[in-house]
Amino acid sequence: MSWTDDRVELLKKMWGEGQSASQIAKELGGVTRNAVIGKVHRLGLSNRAGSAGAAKAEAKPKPAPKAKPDPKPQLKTEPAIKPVPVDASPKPNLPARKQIIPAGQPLPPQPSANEISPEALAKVNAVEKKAKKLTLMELTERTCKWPVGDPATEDFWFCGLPVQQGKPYCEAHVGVAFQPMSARRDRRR
DNA sequence: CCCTGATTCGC
DNA sequence: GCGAATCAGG
Repeated sequence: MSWTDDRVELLKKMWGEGQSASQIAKELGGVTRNAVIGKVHRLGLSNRAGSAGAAKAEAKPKPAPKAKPDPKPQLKTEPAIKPVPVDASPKPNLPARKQIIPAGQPLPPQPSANEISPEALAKVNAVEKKAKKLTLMELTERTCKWPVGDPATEDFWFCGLPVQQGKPYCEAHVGVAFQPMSARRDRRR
């Protein structure tokens, strides 16, 4: 695949919209996110500030042209100035947070803790509405493994949302799974 | 571990 | 010019 005119344009458009390089690569097809990033740089729109008229040539911290492939030549000269983030760009990815629907129904028996912040609970209940409702076999290493419902019932599934890095659960469920171990009014030790 | 962009450098 | 490999950070 080559960078045809229209492909470049799509790239520009999506990059301007704040899409990630990998998303753009997926959309374009036939290229990797590295290719996209490389192109972005070559086009000179690495900084997503392209819109406003802005600041022009930035002094690139490119101190020494090194021709030697040293094992670890990645020296970093401290940039004297940092570009002012004129960030007025829209963030399309923000979760449209609407009203939190308070729990109206009896919660299924949650593992362990019974003293969970109402915040977290509400969050979980909200999340469960958009859960992917996976079955046991559909779970993967990076799907939330939080069980919902009664295993003895038909109404049982796993959350299935993207997990929080590392953890076995999505963000919301991590919130209730791991209690900060505060709220313990009695901290004797 | 998953992701992000940034940079380098052989092609 | 291109982009994989690598780097650096979240």
